[in-house]
Amino acid sequence: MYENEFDATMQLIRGKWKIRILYELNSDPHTRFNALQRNLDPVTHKILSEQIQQMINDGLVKRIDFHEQPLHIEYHLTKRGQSLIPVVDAICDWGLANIDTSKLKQTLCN
Amino acid sequence: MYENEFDATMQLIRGKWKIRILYELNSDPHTRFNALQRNLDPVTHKILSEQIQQMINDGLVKRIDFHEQPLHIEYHLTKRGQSLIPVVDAICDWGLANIDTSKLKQTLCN
DNA sequence: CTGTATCCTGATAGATACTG
DNA sequence: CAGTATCTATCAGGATACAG
Repeated sequence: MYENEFDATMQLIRGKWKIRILYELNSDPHTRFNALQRNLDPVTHKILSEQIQQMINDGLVKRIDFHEQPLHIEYHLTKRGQSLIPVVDAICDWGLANIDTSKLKQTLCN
Repeated sequence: MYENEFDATMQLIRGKWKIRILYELNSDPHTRFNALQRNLDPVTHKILSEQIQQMINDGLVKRIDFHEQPLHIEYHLTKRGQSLIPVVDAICDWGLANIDTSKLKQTLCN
């Protein structure tokens, strides 16, 4: 049960790394855990794991196990996850258009 | 200094009530503190005050003092605040389109 | 009507180490 | 390579009371 449509959406993307996870998984539909952690840089193993798990529970991300040794697991967006990309883009675009680029350590999208 | 454009935008709207404040101030450009608190319902006086203050510091909201007794203060969006409305709408639209409406206590936008 | 100070709690994130 | 457990730090949010 959600208070309203704002909170319902925000609960899914409020996590510190979730927007970026959506962006990464959208850019590369065959992302593995290590690659994701490398791209998100200062995120810790445990936190990334938690955020992914929540996104799986929320139906935004799917986990694919290739049953190989060494372990080979990929993550990709579900339809529902993909549907959030316009929101991700809106957030990205606003940042690029309205934040002084000299105040940005990195520019990631577009 | 921001990590990147995602974080830069999210820092401004991550607060629990900020999206709704943006929405309310956009709907009514002459909003007073009490009215805002009433519309956001379970928000406490102190928290609303904090969130508004942050939004003023971030250049999203402007405070207008009418120098009347009893106090008469109105808040409205700055240009910068208005520019965030497309982001607010994207979040609102996604929620309406993707959350089972029976799980929403209220529907606020559109 | 509007704003601030104190105190408290839970959620969130991070450091680190251990497992298959 | 992927995932979990423990412990700790920090912060955001909220209850309450007081002030101009």
